[in-house]
Amino acid sequence: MKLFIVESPTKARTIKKYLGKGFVVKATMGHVKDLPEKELGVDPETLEAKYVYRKGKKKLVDELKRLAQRSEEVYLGTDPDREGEAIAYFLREELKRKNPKIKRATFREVTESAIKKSVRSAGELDMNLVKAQFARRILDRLIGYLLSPVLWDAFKNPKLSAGRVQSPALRLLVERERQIEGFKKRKYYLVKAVLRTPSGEKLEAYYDYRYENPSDAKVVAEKLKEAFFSVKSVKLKKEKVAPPKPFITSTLQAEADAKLGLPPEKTQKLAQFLYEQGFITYPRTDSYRINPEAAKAFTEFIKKTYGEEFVGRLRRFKARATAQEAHEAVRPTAAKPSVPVEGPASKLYGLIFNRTVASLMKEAEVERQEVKLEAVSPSLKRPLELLAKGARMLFPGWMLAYPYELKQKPLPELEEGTLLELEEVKIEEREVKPPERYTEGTLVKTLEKLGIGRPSTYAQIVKTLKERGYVEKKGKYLVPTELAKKVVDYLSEHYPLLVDYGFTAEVEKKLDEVEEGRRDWKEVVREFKRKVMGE
DNA sequence: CAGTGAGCGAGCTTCCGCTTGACTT
Repeated sequence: MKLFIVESPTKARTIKKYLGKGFVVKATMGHVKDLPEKELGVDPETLEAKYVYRKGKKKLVDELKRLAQRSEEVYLGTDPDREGEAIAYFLREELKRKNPKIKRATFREVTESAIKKSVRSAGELDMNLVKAQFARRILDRLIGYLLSPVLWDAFKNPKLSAGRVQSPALRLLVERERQIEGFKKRKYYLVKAVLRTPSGEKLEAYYDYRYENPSDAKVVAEKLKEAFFSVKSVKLKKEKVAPPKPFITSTLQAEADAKLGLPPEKTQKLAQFLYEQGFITYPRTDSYRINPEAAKAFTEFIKKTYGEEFVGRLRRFKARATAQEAHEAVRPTAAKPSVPVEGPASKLYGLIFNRTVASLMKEAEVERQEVKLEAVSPSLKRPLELLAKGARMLFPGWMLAYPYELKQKPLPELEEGTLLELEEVKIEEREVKPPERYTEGTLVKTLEKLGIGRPSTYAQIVKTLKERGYVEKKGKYLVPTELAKKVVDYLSEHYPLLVDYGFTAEVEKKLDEVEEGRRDWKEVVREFKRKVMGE
């Protein structure tokens, strides 16, 4: 008997099917050891750390020890990323006395061929990855556990917290709120002419200037009322609109929030359910990759449903520098458009299905239309130029599968020199809008762009900010409290690097060097600790 | 003697990232 260990019980079930009788497949359900919760657990000078069993994991590790002892070989098939390598490391340390024949097996897709290959090519642990995880973990602990008490003292409030992820996230919310508070309402006025073409179609054109004063707009409007209008130029431009990328965790959460009104936490719960039922791939991912065999099945679906001319290609995308790419994109496991499930889970599945299909379809083709009109009148020294913009769908491509609204309507067909009949001159009052508050979805997307947080934690970040009394949700919008503003001001003044939006990216860069064996992990931790704490 | 206040000490609070099910509200 051989023992194969993974993180997710769902993966364990699938892999058991692929590997068959000779294997026992077990799941760790994440990390088994971690720094202790109730104490710092790290010597701030030597960086020696104390790792303890996580809640409930002692029993599990004992079980694994028992199984390891009875096994010919042990395969550590945890995720092929920094955290997964660390989990494998702690497992090896626990199990090696029971069975020294321990190998590291890695795969990026849960397919039979990938799993079998991982067994054949299993090898050594990558200690550089493990060291990078130590650095990440310990730096986060030092920052969080040294700075939070500073806030307790400064604010006489023992529930506050600070951290590498939550503090810049909070700063985003506070800065946006202040932009909104400081926003001065400004109105402006547009002069528009409603015209009729010789064939009787309506056309709206506007004078391209924002008047701050309605009386100025009125002067122009009066002149237009007695003007003659003709088409000066017609510019048509063909434009290709690329299909969207398939979903990763951050974009799924953002899109489900915007389109289905599901906050990230709810989306993750539903996605986890769909994953456990075998309907979708792993829901916590930062990779856009799609297994080529699976892509083929979706392509067949596109051919059958929309026709050959709608078939696009499997595109590859460069992931962000911070991405670990341990899994595929979030996609259906089969090219079936629905699933025997009701309610929001089925809606979410539909969104994932359509997005996956769309990502493999042909570009849409849109015609951008720009018509310039000339208004001539005795009261005008020079002719006035009016503008009309429109868009026309030439070929919908992927937009058939994943609805997308063109913001502009098509213009009537026009030729240079055509005379137009004036129907009405309007003055439209418009307002310059203040920036919009973040929703949970847009915050997640922003954090992901900055490389802050990971797929497994995006949904948790807002929850933490709420628990600390930093954020309240009003409708779908996130509103920082007065306390949050004070805390951000305090941190900005005393610990500017902590709330620097580029800080995590800087850390990641150095962690990459640790992963490549070019830098000592303790050096990295000490350097950042010094820089953050301001020593 | 009961009530009050100062002083002291113990215990609690806190990070990010990986994964579910067992537990309580």
